Parts: sequence; C-alpha cells; structure tokens
Amino acid sequence: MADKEISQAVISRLPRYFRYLGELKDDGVDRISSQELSVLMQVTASQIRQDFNNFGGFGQQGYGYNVQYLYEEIGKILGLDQTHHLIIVGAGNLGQALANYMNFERRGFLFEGIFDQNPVLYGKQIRHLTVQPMEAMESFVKEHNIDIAVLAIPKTAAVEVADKLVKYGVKAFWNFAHCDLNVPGDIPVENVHLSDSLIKLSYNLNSMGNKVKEDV
Amino acid sequence: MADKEISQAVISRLPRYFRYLGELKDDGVDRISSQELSVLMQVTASQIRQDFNNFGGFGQQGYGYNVQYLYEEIGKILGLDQTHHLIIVGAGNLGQALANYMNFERRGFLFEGIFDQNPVLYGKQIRHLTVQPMEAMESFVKEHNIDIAVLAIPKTAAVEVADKLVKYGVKAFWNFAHCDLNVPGDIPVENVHLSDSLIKLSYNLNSMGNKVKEDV
DNA sequence: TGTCAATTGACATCAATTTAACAAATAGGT
DNA sequence: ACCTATTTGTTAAATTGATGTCAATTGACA
Repeated sequence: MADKEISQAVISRLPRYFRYLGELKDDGVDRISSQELSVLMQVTASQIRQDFNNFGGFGQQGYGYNVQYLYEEIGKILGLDQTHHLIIVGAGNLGQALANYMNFERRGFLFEGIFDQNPVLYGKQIRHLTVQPMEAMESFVKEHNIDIAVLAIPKTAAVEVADKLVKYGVKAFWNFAHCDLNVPGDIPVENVHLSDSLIKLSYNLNSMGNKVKEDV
Repeated sequence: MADKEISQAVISRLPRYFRYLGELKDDGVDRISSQELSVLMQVTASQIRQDFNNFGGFGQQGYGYNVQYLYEEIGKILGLDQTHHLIIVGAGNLGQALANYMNFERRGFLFEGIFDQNPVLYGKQIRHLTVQPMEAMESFVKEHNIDIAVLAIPKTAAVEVADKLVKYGVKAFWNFAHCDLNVPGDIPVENVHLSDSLIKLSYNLNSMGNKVKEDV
C-alpha cells in the first residue's frame, strides 16, 4: 500500500541496515539498541531510529530492537520476501560475470535468460543459462513474466533496447550501460555507472585531506 | 591546492556533467547555456550554475559555456588529466570482467596487475595481465607505484586485504566486496555494492506509483 | 510490586542542499 | 557605437535531510 512517500535517501540506507542486521542475526545476537547499532555502523542513533520509524515502530522502549524481527521487516519493506524474474541483456564480460554470480539468487533475484546480438555467442552455456539472440527477447519476456532487465550492453544500444523492453512488459531496469535511459516515470531505473564511480574516486584521491566520509 | 570543501553531492554529479559535455563536444557543439543543458540533463539550470561555480567561473554572461573548455576544466577537477595505476585484487568473474573492460584505460586508469589466492589461476593471462599470487602484491605495489586497488574479493577477505594494502602504500580503494572497509580517513573508498543497488531497485519496483526520479 | 536505568518515538532544532530571483555583464544585431 | 536579448554568478529563500532532546514506556531487579 502506497505509504507516505519515503525519500530515496532513506531507501538507499535500508540495504545497509539489512546487511548489518543479517550479520548480527547470524552471529546469534537477539536484540540491539539504536545506540549500539550506531557505533557499529558509524551513523547517528537518531538517524537509525528516524529511518526505521518511517515504516512504523519496530522497537520497544527500554529494550531496543529485536534483531530477527527487524531483519525480516526490513526484508519485506525491500520486497525481498518476493521472487523476481530477471533477464540479462548483453553476454559480454560483465553480463557473464553477473550471470555467474550466485548471491543474487539467494535473495530471490532469479536470472531466467541471457541475450546477446553476437551470433558467435548463441547457444553458449553460462551456468544454467543459454545465450539467445536478442530477437527472442519479446516472447521470452512475456512468457516468463520478467520484471527486471539487466542492461549490460553498450550505451549505443541501451536506450533503444530499454524502450522495447518496456513495451514487452519489463517493470524495472538495472542499467550498467553508460547512459541515461528514457523510460516512463513509473519504471524505476537503478544505474550502475562504473566509470562515474571510478572518476569520483579519482577526485577524492586527488583532493585527499578533506574528511572523506563516504555516503555508503 | 585544497579548495573550500566541496560536498560529495556536487562531486557525484560531476562525472555526469563530464559525460554530457563529452558527447556535446563529439557532436560538434561549441557552446551551451545552463538552460539548454538543464533540459538535456533533466536537472535545474540553477543547480548546474551553482555546481560549476564551486570551482570558479567557467561561463560568460550573455553567452553561456564553451563546451570544449568546460569539458577540459571538469576533467582536470576530476583528476582525469593524470594517470592512475591500479591493481585488481581477485581474479574471479568480476575481477576478470573489469580487467577485460578497456574503457577505463582511455581515461587514464591503467590496470597494472591482477592477483588471486587461488593457485589454479596463477599464470592465467587476462588481456595484458598475468594472474599473480597474493603474496606478490607487496613488492608489486611498491615497485609500480600503485595508487588504487580494486577489491573484487569476498567480504571475508576484503577488510584484511585492504589493511595490508594501505601499509603497502595504496592510496584509494574501489571496493566491490559487500562490506565496509575500515581504512584511515584520508584514504578514499568508493563502494560498489551491487546487491544493495539491486535491492534498492526491488524496493522502487514494489512501491511504484511514486514519482521515481533517480538520483543518477 | 515499586524503583531505576535504558531506550524508543516524536518533535524541535540545526545544517545542508536545492531552487528561485535578480543585478551585472556580454553578444549580436542595427 | 548603441540597444536589446540573453545568460551568468551570486545572494536569498525554500526545501529537504540530519541531529539533538526529552517525555513516555518498558525491562530487570530488589
């Protein structure tokens, strides 16, 4: 149900909370206070409480937060209690690396297909996937109820391919192409601009001496 | 020379400006106003002017900005007029994919070595690089004046390896491991937490219906 | 069962960031 | 050489985000 508009700043922090809580859970920690967590995560306790309270009161006064419960609740907020069906577009170095990376599936992100426009790659096996021609995408997306497309193709192709995929019914993009997509506003795009990230590092390397506190 | 402390919010936007200006330059565009650029980039003209003015006046009233000049100046600010020497730690899927990706070198980021702790990979050629054992890192880093280390290893190893690399003289980290490093404050870290990024997409996919305006 | 220390959730304050507004400067045409 | 359109750089306002504070609540212990 559409809540009262949480800011992306908050959302960006949730996966990190989720990670720390998962580790605490695995370490057998039952409860934690915002104060303890703030020391661990190097953020203010105030921010932690404020962030959690965007979604309701998960804690208890005088006690703190139950780790297991909070972990599960944040997981639900992030949609990790659901299964997602993905395709990878582009079977180059990056596309293959992503296909081989198994941790995503543990979180319910299932790679269902991989596509490329290079005939040399057709039929190539990458783990459980077989590289298919781009022309096969339309029927595949529709038949397998694909909701997320991973774009691991050059920017020259990305915008056009994204447009098509929207028409085929894809609901979100994980974009590794070095360009901005131009999809409707209700289709979320998460950009992973590796070179932008490296360039930012270059700046901070040069201007070292300022208190570098990463936005994490 | 240490300027008057530019915020990371501004720095994060510079690579994108740089990219758009590069494309304009390649398209033969000589000049552009903040107004025109704002339409192109989908940000406010005010923000563009404010961002640029953090580094001095690059434009001219009544004229706008000279594309070539602005492109070069932002490049300098970002340290792209210099050469960087990198090593990749971890020759798994991701490490190899990065080693194979040639666009970074075009911006002066030179991959000088790649390391892994798996003996099976020792000696393997990846483009111009040969996989070396982790034990060889210390002397290599010192001899080749490595300033950036790319961490493409599991989180279980990352924190420890980063500590060592700091001792060997590495000045910055591009961290793909799913953990927070614990390096001194004057050593910048740029995290690429792929699963966090995908999880954030999952949230925005579920809560579609809000005006999704990516932070880019 | 009463007391005390701990801790949240809410709110108020403070800081940072973004957007708006406008005077000063320039280009380009006449 | 002058006038007008344009457009910057800068300052001010508005918005958003982060931090500090504290009453209310709870757990744990005597």
